[in-house]
Amino acid sequence: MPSKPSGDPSTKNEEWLRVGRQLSFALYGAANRVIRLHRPFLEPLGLTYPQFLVMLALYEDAPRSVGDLGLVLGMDTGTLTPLLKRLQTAGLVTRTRDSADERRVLIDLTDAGRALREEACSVPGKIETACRLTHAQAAELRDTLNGLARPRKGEAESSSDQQTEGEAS
Amino acid sequence: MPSKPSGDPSTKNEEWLRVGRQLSFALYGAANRVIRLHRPFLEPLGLTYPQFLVMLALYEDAPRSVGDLGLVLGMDTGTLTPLLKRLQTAGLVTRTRDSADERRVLIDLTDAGRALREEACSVPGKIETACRLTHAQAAELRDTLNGLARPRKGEAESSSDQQTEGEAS
DNA sequence: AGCAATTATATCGTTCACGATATAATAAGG
DNA sequence: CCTTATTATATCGTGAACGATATAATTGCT
Repeated sequence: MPSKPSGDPSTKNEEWLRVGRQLSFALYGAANRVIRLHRPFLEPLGLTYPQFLVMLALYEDAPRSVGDLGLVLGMDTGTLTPLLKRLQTAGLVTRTRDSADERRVLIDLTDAGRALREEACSVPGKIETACRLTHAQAAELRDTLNGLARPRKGEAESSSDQQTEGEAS
Repeated sequence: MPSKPSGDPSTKNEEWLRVGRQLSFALYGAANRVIRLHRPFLEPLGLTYPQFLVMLALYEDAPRSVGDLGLVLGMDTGTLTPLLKRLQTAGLVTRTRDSADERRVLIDLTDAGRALREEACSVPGKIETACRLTHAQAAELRDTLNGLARPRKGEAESSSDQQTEGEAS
């Protein structure tokens, strides 16, 4: 690995400091582009990308609590609560208090939400095609990304022990 | 590659439809986590991650136009103009019309902006450490991501021919 | 039983991603 | 020279990421 200057970009080997050479920036850009790829497919469904993720999570298992959705999708309640309210306003989900524990809000699908299932579930295939990676390449990249920037063991985990945010192979 | 159902998630092999199995979601999650990793380092500098990217781009080459920054960073003017105004308000950059072509706004660094250079440029090294990848792994992943979800040849390119948004090895 | 600690969600404020649209300046063509 | 086309940036509105903070409900301990 090229020698890395300690905070002095004017020395040799500062190439790695260029914006375009950074993994973080590559991630940032790729994420924006991939989300953008979804728009033409999601717009007819009246969904944004994060809303689409919520719907997919509910198609897997509904009802589920706000907290559970947060764990599965890696979103905090500041993001989720307004998002779920918009989905509720759109008539795609219901939000009700769990009678077993009234701190929890349960999110379930409506008939209109279920009606989107087939079309919503056809989107990932279209995106994979648009990404122009082989399935093996996509799977490998996905697994690398899912492991990236995770808290260390012993640090507070953001994922429960069920198959959650970013599944390994 | 496993057979892919055409829009029917209830068939076999729907595993790939789970949110956690999707490359898009892995990208989305990884990008958010990596940006979050930057915060402790950027907050003392009074910068957000997109602002940090702009500063890095200016350390490479300043002054540059809003459009040029947009190309280099993959941001559109709806994102850049308010961001640059905030950096100007913070006293880190100047925004002036190019006398050669008054449609263009030139962005340059102030003394205060230049004063952040060393500290700002030390951040990527810290992030790479926090990502716990070897340099080779990071470089390979970066190059894969930089190539992801790009327009095809012949489609409108979002990058100019200079080394721009997402550099290859 | 009562109180403190913990948990779950909600709200607030700020930043930004982006499509649509508007304005201003320059380039091109007749 | 004048008009049209193109380019560069700005504004607007909406959705969302997230840290800080608040409220309500449950759990645990004495």
